[in-house]
Amino acid sequence: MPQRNGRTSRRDIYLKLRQMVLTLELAPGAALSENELAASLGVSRTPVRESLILLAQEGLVQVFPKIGSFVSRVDPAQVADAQFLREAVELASLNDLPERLDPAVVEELRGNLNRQQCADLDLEEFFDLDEAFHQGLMRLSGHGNVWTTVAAAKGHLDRARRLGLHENVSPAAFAAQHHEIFEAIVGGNVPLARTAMRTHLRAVFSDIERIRAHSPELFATGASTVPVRRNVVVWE
Amino acid sequence: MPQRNGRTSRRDIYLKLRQMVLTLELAPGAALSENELAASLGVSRTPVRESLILLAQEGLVQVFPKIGSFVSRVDPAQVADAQFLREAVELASLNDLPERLDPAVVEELRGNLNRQQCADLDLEEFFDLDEAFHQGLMRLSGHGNVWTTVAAAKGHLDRARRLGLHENVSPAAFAAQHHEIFEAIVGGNVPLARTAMRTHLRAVFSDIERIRAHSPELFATGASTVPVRRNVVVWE
DNA sequence: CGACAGCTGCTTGTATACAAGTACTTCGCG
DNA sequence: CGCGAAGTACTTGTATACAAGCAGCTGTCG
Repeated sequence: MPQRNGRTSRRDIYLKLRQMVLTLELAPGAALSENELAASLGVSRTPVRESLILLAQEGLVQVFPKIGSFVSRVDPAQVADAQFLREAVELASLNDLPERLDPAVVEELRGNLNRQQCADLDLEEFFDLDEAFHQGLMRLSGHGNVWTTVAAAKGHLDRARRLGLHENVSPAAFAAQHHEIFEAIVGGNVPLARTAMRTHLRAVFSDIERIRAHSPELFATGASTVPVRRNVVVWE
Repeated sequence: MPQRNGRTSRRDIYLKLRQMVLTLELAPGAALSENELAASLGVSRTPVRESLILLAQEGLVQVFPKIGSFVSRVDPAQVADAQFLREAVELASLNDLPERLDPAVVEELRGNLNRQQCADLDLEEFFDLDEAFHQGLMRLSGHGNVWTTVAAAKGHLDRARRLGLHENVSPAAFAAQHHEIFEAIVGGNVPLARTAMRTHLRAVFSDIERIRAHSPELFATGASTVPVRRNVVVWE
């Protein structure tokens, strides 16, 4: 429900920064600076600062007063929380599927699945399709708006997934699982859809420990991670 | 995970305003003004404004640029969304109960239930106990932090519940249901716990339509609710 | 050489000034 | 009297100035 927004630069900046964090373009642990961002974006500190506050509430950014702002390291605990949340919600939504599915959404999902099978698929495109697919499933059961909450809470999970897929895995396997879930749903076989969904979501989740072993610096440690201010490099 | 905050006035104001909205001390539809709030709180617009932005992201406040800020009317759709979310999460957490429950949490919950049975119980106290009880159940299954996400998303549901209990219902019935759920869990009877939990959550949810018929002005209508700027009363 | 004080340059938090837009009021005109 | 347009008083969005604090460097002194 976009509150009749004339575009404000805050919203633009918030979305841009959020995208950059989720796509790892801004690496976990990277130092942010309200002044730097403001200068590079050509605006004042105010909208940048307000965007960072929003990202901090989502857990994607950590702000330490008088010290600095940093992209959150991927927190395995938060990844597990998001995994639990999305599994609970997506499985429960399968129980609320109506007798007759909305044909428009079904058609949209079919088109989505077709595009997923394209061979030459950018990784970002695949993530967008994946996101749209799962949200579409929620809409089938009338809970499309709940996906917003889930999406907001799964930032750490998404970043972990990207770390995983950046390694070597092909999206093809996931696309096949999507297809299996979809066919079970349109076939009215809810129990099969449930098991397929659970398998799919847990497959996504299973790689994280391997990734963590490979790139530990991107993950939060148990100790209170005290950030280090980067050395200043003066260039002139 | 409080990021080692020296108390900032923003956090204080955010928590205060949030509490006032959730307890209906600030009624749904009420007009807020950054300037008024700043003056009455003895600070500048900045921390007030940043608090309102956070509340707007939670859906508790709506900000219309160049027009005004308003406490969100209770949106039945968002109430239903929150109901679905919490039911999915709380039922799923019952499946993850460990063999041996954490004795400390069990003891805490027992004390909580005892206090719920006190006859002279302020309504706000009951809500606090209710909140702590449900969060405690989530902690039993190791998903205590997920409750944070659920709590953030159920602002509209909470306000609807308060509207309901402000009418005439006694908390005693809910306390009894809490007890039933708890006993089923410590008894290891997960299926019974599930049905008790489901019954409980839906009982909470069932009164909303009655309340809406009684106080429609507190609820959002389907149409895009265009807020009306209140008349200015100058007094001097 | 080592340690400590102060300086420097950055950080975020808060206050304030200005810009742009809306809606109501009111005044002037037909 | 009816009605429109300028005026006014408020709103939020953005830019800027100042306050307070942390970290590291550096110079000085023991």
